[in-house]
Amino acid sequence: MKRPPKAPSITVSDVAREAKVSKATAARVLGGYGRVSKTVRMAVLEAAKALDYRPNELARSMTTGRSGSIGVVVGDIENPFFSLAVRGISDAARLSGINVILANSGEEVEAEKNAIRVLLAKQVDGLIVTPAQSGDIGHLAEIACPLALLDRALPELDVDTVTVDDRDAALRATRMLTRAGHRRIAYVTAATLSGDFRGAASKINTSTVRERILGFLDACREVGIEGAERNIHFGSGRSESAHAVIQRLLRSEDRPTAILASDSVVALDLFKAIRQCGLNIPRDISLITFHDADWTSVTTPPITVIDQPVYALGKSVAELLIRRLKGDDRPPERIVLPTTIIERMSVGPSSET
Amino acid sequence: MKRPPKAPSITVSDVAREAKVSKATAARVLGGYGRVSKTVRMAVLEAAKALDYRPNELARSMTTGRSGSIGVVVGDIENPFFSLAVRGISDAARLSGINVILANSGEEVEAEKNAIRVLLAKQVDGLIVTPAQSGDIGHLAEIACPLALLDRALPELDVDTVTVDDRDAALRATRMLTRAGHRRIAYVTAATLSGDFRGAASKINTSTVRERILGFLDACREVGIEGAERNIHFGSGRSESAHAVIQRLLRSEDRPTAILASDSVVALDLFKAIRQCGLNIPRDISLITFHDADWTSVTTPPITVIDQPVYALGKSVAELLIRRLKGDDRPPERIVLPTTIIERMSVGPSSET
DNA sequence: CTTTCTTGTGAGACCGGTCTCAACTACAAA
DNA sequence: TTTGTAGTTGAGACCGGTCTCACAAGAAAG
Repeated sequence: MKRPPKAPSITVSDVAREAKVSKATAARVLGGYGRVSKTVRMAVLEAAKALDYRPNELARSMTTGRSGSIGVVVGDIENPFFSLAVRGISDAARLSGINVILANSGEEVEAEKNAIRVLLAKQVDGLIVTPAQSGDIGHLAEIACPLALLDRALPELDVDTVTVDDRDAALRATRMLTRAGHRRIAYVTAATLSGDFRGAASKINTSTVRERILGFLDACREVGIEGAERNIHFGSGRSESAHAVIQRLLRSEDRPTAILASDSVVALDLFKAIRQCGLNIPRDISLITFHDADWTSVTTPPITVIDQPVYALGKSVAELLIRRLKGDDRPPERIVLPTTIIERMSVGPSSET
Repeated sequence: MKRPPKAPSITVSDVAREAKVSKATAARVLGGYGRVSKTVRMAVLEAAKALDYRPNELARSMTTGRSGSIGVVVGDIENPFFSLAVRGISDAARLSGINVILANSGEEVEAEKNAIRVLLAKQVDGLIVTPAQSGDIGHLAEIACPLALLDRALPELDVDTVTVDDRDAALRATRMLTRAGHRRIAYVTAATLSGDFRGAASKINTSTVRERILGFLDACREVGIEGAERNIHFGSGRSESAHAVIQRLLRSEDRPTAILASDSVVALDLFKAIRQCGLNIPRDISLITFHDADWTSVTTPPITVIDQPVYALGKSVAELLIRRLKGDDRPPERIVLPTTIIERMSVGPSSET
């Protein structure tokens, strides 16, 4: 099949000629706008069918200004958290006849900027973004079309946002650990930090990360744990260095007796590493993770998780964004969805000597 | 509908005016084609920067005919198999500066048809599809743009296709089970059948499903198992009925002593169901599944899997398709990637009385 | 029997790019 | 001086739709 020999697609003009009406009239029927008499409508429809006319959505978008699609930029589609959220988004979008252009940022700001530029050039009507980093949000602030944030809020950015009660979730989960007697508790996240941490949680702009850390620290403080800040470990994403970080953590002198993981991918890495080190959950170490990934219920022991309404998260942002596309002028909403903790078997009493 | 706060975007004409050159010249610089003198180029570029010009990709596609994006239709993004394959596709696409519009078919032909229609209307340059069903392929055959098939071949459709050695993989996996002494072996797949099965494997058009069944039957035949066809169970996808099917299978009088699962989602369902029934893997029942999903290595016991090169699968189709977009005229290729079996602990001797 | 309104239709501009073609400028070769 | 030729530039058509506007014909109103 030679692509070069242009596939001369059928246009409104062709249909118009076939139906012996003007281009304008044919367009009215085909585009479903304006008024047309029944007889003419039938004629045009028939001609269209005979010619196998297919509208060119691009040309349509060209004049109307709206493309009928929204762009979604997530960190990593492979992460079950995101694929589920994306399904929520697509389902909501499909209901409104809108389609979704997906882009991966790999959690890198540069890739994110680029993805946004491309999507904008493609004239998406709106954008749903899971900001990779917090410091660098200029590119988000200057976006001209409706924007909605998924899972991660940005205080400086007053746009529709759907997140979960991260602080509270982290608080409750950590409490569950302190109540079991744990004092050396680590929080392990894939997020990376632009600058230095030094316990200045307020400096972290990405809400999800900040709120969870605050919740974690709250719980630690409640029971008088000193310097809990030092037990927060960043950068445990998909990389070799991350693996090393985890190994070091587990083999260290004062290895934690309990770990709270920021997502199921990190948790799986931890789970494997813990085994590799010959440690036992929950005897030697307790584990709780964010996101009720499917594997967490089939391990031995099954993992206690913070269950986030991920599908709803996606569905909600999409609905918010679409409502705005339809002309809703309400001030931006910030929806915070509740989480529940599913207790399984991965939390035990502290093994501390 | 108020779109009013019109965002009067900057066009080539605006830039041209600002730079005091003709629209054509400005377009040449901005579009990167034709010849322009250094001085004029600089002037235009400067004007563009000053005005913050952003090209309208839609308008560009309009005239060039190519949109710079490809459409991908998969069964279910949530299935880790697909999300990984999609990442392979996006990575390959990004390298060529092409972007990906993703659509979910939910494994339903109607949704698939619809998705294809929409993508085509959006003028995608090419299409990658994982055909949901086998019988109904008219809509695929009449696609005018380059098409490539992922994971599932269609014999009647002579287009670029990348699959794995399904028959061989199923054969080897089943053999592993027969060698362990199993005779009552079930093959459980999420695929649904249009008509009746009755053992006429040749009637199944979807290559993946057919080849696997053939391999399965081959292995059964080798050791003289009669009527193995009756142990093939379709329709175990995401649904309540699927759950029922599995339960019935496990509780039946002559429940199988070994199961081969067609994908990790089915396998996870099976794993849970097996536990629920109080059965033990591998003592009471052995399990092998296609796809080395991440959870399969952390269960107790870890699951023996057929490891498919999923990422490569996605990357390869994308490369094939992109090559064709660039004008390659070679006859369609059918690439078959090899699989390996990762032996873990889920296969034991037959528990048959 | 006009006057006004309604309805259906066609002509043609327009969206924001690309691209063809002709014209103009130098400068070199004849 | 004339003719080529290559390099630059501008004018305007074009892609395939939408949409504004003018106009004709019949219906309703005066």
